[in-house]
Amino acid sequence: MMIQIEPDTDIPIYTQLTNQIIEGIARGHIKPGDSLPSVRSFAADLGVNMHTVNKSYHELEKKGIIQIVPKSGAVIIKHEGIDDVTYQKLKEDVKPHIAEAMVFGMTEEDIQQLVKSIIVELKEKN
Amino acid sequence: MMIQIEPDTDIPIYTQLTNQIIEGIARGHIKPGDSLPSVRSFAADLGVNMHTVNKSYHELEKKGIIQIVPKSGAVIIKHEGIDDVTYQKLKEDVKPHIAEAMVFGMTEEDIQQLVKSIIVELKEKN
DNA sequence: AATTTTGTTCTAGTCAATATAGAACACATT
DNA sequence: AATGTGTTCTATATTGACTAGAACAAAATT
Repeated sequence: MMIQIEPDTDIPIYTQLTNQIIEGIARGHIKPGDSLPSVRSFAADLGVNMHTVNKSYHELEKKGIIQIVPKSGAVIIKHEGIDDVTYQKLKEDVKPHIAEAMVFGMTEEDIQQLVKSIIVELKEKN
Repeated sequence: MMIQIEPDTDIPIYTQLTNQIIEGIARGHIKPGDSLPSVRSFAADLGVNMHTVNKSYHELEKKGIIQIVPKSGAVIIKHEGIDDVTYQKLKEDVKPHIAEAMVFGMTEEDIQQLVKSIIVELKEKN
């Protein structure tokens, strides 16, 4: 797990961590069934507070991406398909960015290619 | 301009306002050259503070979407194409959501169609 | 069996962000 | 002249973010 935390961003540390763990799963670096490091060891590695990592784990659990087993660890959940609630939330999150792209004159094809480039980037093996 | 502010969300009011103005432009309800209401009158309409609207306007100006002319008003800028900096920032903003979609088992086609449905929704005339 | 590690929970503190409020200013518009 | 405009300033209350230390019970390890 190569995690890069940038302390001087307006993005909270726990959000950065959450996003990079999600990316790690999407990239295939972490697979369903795998366990995340303990909050203490991970916090020590990253040079952040234990509670910050804990908050990230609970955010991932709330999203339904990991399952926290008390006194044991955080395990990546395997997903067959996306449920409707998650889908709608995802849609609401993406919508503002699509709208902004359209304001800047991007066409449907432009936006679709932007999305494709992101997917390709995430599918790359590194 | 039909603006719906939800005070009991974790999304800041000024962000809600910013996003809905952007959506309004994407939908064609507001066009380049049009002026936004004054911060005072808009604040009164929405039932929020003047400074909150002011913050939203400055966020839109920072994004390069409007131009604030002191003592005059806020005018929607016309965009021919998107510049590289904005494009990259947009890409970084969208990436986490795409990654999350992939974690939930959505395929490239699934994601492409999600994007298409958002675009269609924004292009609808209402 | 004893020790270590685990996630959890609690209090505590600092700093920044959010939102509201009121006032005053200089400049345009009416 | 009066009004409306964006700007700027101080002020306050609330919440979020982050760090810190301590303690607990249960699991894993030795």
